[in-house]
Amino acid sequence: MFTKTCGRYDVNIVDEDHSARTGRLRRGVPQQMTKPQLGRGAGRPSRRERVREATLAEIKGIARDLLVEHGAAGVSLRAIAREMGMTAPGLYRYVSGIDSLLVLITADMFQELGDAVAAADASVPPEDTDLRILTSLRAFRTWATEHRAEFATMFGPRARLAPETDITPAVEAGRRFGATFYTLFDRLLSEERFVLPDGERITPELARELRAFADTCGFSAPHIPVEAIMVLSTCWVRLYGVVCMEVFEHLNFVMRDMEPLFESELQNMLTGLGVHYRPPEGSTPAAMSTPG
Amino acid sequence: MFTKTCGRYDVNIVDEDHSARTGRLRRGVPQQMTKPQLGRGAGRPSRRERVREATLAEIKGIARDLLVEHGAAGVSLRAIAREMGMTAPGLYRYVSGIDSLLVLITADMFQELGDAVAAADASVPPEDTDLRILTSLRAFRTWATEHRAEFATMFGPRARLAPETDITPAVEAGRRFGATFYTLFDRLLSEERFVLPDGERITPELARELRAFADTCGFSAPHIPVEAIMVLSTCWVRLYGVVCMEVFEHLNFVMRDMEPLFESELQNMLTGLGVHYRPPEGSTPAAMSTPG
DNA sequence: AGCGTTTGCTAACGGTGTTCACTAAAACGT
DNA sequence: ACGTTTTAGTGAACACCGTTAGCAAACGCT
Repeated sequence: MFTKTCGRYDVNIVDEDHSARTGRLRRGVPQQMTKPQLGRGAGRPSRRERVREATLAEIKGIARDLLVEHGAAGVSLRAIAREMGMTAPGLYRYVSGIDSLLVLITADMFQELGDAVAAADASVPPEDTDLRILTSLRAFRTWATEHRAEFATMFGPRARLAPETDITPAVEAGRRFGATFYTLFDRLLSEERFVLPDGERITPELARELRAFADTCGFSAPHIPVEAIMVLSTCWVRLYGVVCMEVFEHLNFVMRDMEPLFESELQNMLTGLGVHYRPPEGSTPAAMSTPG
Repeated sequence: MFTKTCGRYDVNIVDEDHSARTGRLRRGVPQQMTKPQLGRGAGRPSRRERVREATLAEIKGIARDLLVEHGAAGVSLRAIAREMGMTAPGLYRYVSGIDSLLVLITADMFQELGDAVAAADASVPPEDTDLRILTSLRAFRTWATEHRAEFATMFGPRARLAPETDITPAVEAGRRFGATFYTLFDRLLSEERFVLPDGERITPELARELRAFADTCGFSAPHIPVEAIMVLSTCWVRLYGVVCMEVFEHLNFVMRDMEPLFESELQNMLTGLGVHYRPPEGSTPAAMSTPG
């Protein structure tokens, strides 16, 4: 296309696909060769693998730090390398590029978010389904507001990633995270807390999509009716909506504190699900003073 | 202040704050000096101002093209300049940096989205409130799905912008866009289509936030009760949720077509508002065959 | 000890935002 | 018509980015 002469001296005829037309193309797994043949099956993972794992963890850790401190734009291989006392090209022995690194830490963050929600869920009596749901959903929001940058890369548009990037690790992690809620919803379902919506209002297309949704998410215990899946989807959409709106700060020029709106949405939503709403413990004590 | 010696040869001892610690700092309005003193008040805007306006428009136009074609990461001053046949520093005569350019085109896109919705609204009989609302909301989704990159920069996290960037132009445009819906909602309200929710469930905090919301948005005809504002917020959150979920592709590994879910949400939402839902014209003809 | 794998570095290419010093031209004042 | 001021745009430079190729040292196993 462009007959460019990149060499500083003269010719470099065989430059055609020098990996840079847009500057970032043709990224696969470049090095990180065959496979460590000292894995020894189930034996403990051979010193080399261990230190390798450790540096990979360090890379992801620093990437994470940069993300929270300087935002998504601040995560760069060179900055990470600098922080680690090595050079950027060295990182390519561990990661196949910045995009795949972002996918990796996204997966980690999904794991972490899932753990946070699960921990919150486990912190209340297991038989109190209502409280478990309340606590879990609030934990989701809390984690999101306390980890805005992370949430944005997890749930926002994948703006920074090249379109052809393989995002399956993140997707997998997201799926596992979703399961945290499916279990609770399933419990709610088996307790028959709410009446399912009119199934005749569900068009065949919607039913097909909902089935696909349930199947792919491992939420397809065969007894689950499409109506239930629709309720779940609706709830998820609403939760996603409030939290995104808060974290992306699309109302914060007009609404200082988004918690009341969140709580209100929660109340609306849960009431429809036959779950008894309770205001949160510490905050908004004024809510208590409102006479019924 | 900076006695720096940017010379190519030797010293530059006093370089400490050479504007680049992270590489992009200390951005204000660098040039575009005093003001064109040929404005002549109300007279038509002086050739110079006209061509200036034209090139600014060209800049924004090309920025927009790049956004659509190569995603947010593809919008760069150098690429724009290349496309225009000039050099990047020249653009600083028109824009104070890449960030502010992004804000500018965001504002333009809000305007455009608003126009699209307004046009759809105007395409149906003005007295048919139900249809107007249906059409407007569907127009919102349609525009979003047909302009994913734009929608992402408008409604997603402001990941690419430096935190200190002045985003008021975009915010203003967003406000004006919101007004498109307020009018419709106001009409719905005055027709008393739905019963307002129980006001006693609105905590004082929430009421205060809702009031602030209405005030800042110019949606504060004094008669409007907080309950109504809450309903509006809830609806907006739900709409935002579905559309974001679709455009950001967070379910598309599991759900091919998100339209059924959107329509279902629409139906849910509007039913609660006392608006009669009608399935869309062309698509999903199977929905017609479902007996009520 | 020898040998292959793994690791990390240097150099280099091409891309980005941004500033500064400068020229050419347009517009203005007289 | 001429000189002055204001503006548009350029080129060089700096600091940053992702990525590749080639090389040398370290490591681990036999």
